[in-house]
Amino acid sequence: MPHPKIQAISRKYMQSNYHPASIESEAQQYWHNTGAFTASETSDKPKYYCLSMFPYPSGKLHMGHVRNYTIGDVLSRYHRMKGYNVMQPMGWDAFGLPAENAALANNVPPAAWTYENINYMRRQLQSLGLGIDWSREVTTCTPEYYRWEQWLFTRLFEKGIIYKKTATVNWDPVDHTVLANEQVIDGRGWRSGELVEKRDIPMYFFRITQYADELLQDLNKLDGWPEQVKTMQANWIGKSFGVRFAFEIPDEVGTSLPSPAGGRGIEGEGKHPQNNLLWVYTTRADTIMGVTFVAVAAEHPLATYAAQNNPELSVFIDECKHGGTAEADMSTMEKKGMDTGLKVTHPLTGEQVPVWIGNYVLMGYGDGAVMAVPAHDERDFHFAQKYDLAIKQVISPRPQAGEGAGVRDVFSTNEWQEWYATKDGICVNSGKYDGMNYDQAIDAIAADLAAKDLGEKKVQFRLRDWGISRQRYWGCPIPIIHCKTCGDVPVPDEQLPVVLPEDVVPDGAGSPLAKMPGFYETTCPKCGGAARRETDTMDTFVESSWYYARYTSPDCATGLVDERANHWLPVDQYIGGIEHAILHLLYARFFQKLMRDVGVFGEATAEQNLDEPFKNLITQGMVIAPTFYRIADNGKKLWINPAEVDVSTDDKGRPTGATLRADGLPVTIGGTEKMSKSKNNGVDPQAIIDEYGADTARLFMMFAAPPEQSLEWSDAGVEGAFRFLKRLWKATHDHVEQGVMAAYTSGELNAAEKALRLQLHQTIQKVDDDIGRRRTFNTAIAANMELLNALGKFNANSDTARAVMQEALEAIALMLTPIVPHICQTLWSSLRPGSDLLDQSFPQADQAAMVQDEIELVIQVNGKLRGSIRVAKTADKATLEQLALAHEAVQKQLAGASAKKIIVVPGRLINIVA
RNA sequence: GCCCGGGUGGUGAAAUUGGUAGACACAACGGACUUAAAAUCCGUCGGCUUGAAAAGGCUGUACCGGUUCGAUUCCGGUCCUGGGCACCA
Repeated sequence: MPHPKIQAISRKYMQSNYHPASIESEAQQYWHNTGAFTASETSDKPKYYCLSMFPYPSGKLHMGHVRNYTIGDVLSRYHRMKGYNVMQPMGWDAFGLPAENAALANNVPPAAWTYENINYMRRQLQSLGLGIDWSREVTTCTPEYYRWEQWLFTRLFEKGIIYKKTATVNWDPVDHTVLANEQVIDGRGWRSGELVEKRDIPMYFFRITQYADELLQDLNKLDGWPEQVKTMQANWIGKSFGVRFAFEIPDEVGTSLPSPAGGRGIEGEGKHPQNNLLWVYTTRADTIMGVTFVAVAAEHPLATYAAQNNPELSVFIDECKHGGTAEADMSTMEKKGMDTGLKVTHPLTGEQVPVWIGNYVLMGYGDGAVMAVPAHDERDFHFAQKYDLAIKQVISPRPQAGEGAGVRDVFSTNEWQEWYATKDGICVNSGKYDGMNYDQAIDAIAADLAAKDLGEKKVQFRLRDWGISRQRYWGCPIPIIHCKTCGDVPVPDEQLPVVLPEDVVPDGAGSPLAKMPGFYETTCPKCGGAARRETDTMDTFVESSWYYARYTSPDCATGLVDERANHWLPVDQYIGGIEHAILHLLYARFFQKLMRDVGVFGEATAEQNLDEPFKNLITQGMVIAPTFYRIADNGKKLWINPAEVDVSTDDKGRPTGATLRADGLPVTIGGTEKMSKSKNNGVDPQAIIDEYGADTARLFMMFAAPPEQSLEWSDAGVEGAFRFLKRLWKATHDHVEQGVMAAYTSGELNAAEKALRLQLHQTIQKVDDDIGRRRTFNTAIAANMELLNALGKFNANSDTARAVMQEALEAIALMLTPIVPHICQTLWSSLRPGSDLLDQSFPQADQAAMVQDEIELVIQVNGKLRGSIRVAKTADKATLEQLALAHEAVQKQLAGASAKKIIVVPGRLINIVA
């Protein structure tokens, strides 16, 4: 009796036509029944943890998901065939804003909406035929998951990694709610349409800046990450070397300030009362002698002080509070300012410098105040021009040859734009610093400031601490209890998890939890007195910062993870959209270090390297599609889905117009953009799977572009992918119908057979390299197409030829298994009855088949192609030069003259320089 | 505005370390098969140009310039376009 596994899928005869629906459900059923993709920790094979970014359960899969998970599945199945013990999990990033929006629109609890979406999308994922270990499924909105997030929170709170401070949020004055940046449109609330205000509220923060240096340094360990992502992260962290220094505030002002102006001052005992100092940070201390004013944020204590008796200033400060908090808005808005009338003392010159309020200065960054040097900073320059402030040149270009030293007056010409912001100049008009270059000036100035106890060199990061409090319902509750006597008390382990009630329908006005006494009324774990539970939830980025670790121990009830984490971590391959290059990936790297330092992984071995979570990273491009629209009566664009449109083309295939199928009337063709709800240009993957099958969807996605590029959707391209699978099916069917045989291993071959085996084994080598090293699945598929085209021209008219044919068809079935696993499962069991594809290795190229005696070399004259010659592979340089010179085309080009130089590139070309 | 990418035929793309530009597909066009259509198979396919044909020539990888025997690839600049910018995920 054959093995039951094999019996289930073996067919004596192949059907003559390709019917994806039946073979795909059969293959999926088989993988499910045999537990083919359940990962175990006891295998003696090397582990390969392949992770795709988990989806937000928005309702149904979109093409970006299909692309992401197909890439992951190709790599998983390929590594399985290469002898690895593969683990590929899947889960749900289930907390988030869209569930609350759906609740507002449909009056359904976010929990019910989310779980329904998960159930639907899980079935969709399964229909794609992904080799996922579903026993490890993780859903972040379940108490079993977020319990450990709360547990980690309390540990970090006790360590001081989490702390509380105020932060600025977008406040909708009509809906009385905090808005996400996404909900602020042109400075107004998306629902109320009212001007948004900045409001300061208390929030919990992760002290990620404490890890800034390690996060920066460890980028060097990430050899398997794209350079561009590492560069983006390094710039985001933004380590800078500068000088922090202070201007002196007049005593009568300083003593009336509510708090020290600009934060903590310099550590230790100083000569100056901190309230009398206005601190700023600069990377251009070499221009300090050119400071002509100081700009402070609207919320700065000096601004508040100055506004007390100045109504005009109060109005301006209020105005500064309008608008969103997004950095892009801040840096593109019109720079405005107003004089406070106050003056502070320059620490080196003793000059009185005016203090202005600038709407572009943010209280939350650095000290909430900046020095301004209009002569050497573009923003300051425009600001000074606008408000007629002094501009003082203190850097001059290096003297050119033949020019004397000294000030070159470039401000009377347009030349200043060329150089004024560079660091490559000489100090002028700077008293004792005249003649110094950038480094010398910084050293001297920092030393002088330090001597006066008014400044010092300081390393600063652009990276800011991560605020995680959200005034929302559908998120993980922050495990803190506020007690009037004990303060902020973390929820003790035995009271975890703090469960989020799931039957709530938010109404869009503030946090529902804050209106539920049953949730927030509690007692203090320390003193037992009445206390109030925190009603804010955590940023959903927190859940996605550690889920990769939970997959290793999804059912662990005694800790965040157990010893299985040490088996699987780090993730060998991570795959996800380029849009996550900074935030998500930085937070996950941060969490890996936090978990390590809290001791979550116990004793990890050194070679495991648990400092970084993701060894290799692929950032996939977006899926884009054409857009179509009509202008409605109110002037708004009405977007029409591509599926409802017919496009006409000219005789070259260029689109000439489009009509809506429903009414036959024209629609406007828009740009090709990322598939999105707002542009209504999404194509439903389900429709493609239903019509052509999962293999066609997978093949098209992998063929149309390499993973990192954006991918343009094309219905015709999908047809093409389907046609290829039909051709492959027919070729295999035609062969199998004549009877299967043992694949060729040895024996005499004729020229055609030799040529086919040469191409076959070159293809194997290329496909292996394309999938395994280059991750260019498109060229791997193209090579298989070429091979199949060659098989079509190959005459299998002898037993030897049929054995070579068998060898080639088997190899194609194996090479394409990672990409189109369902059809390959059937092809394989037809080619090798009784054998299971799941047990097969990736084919290996036969070096003997690739030996060539003769090769073709290109002949160039002055770098231009003029012909080619076939030569013995062993031909030496002198022979090659002679052959090339004798070539007819070369003789013609030289026209009797002799060659000046001959360049021979072995195995490639001969270039004759005339 | 700042940081990081991208730009190659009618279209998606390929060219892996500076060495034959356009592999493989899609579309289009021509042909075979068919009563016909679909499907399938075969052929042509960057632009300009010489030639009856066979076969050639020039030009061409967003734009301008540079390095090199040779540049889609390296360098400098410009334009256009995509991603991110800390509360979308």
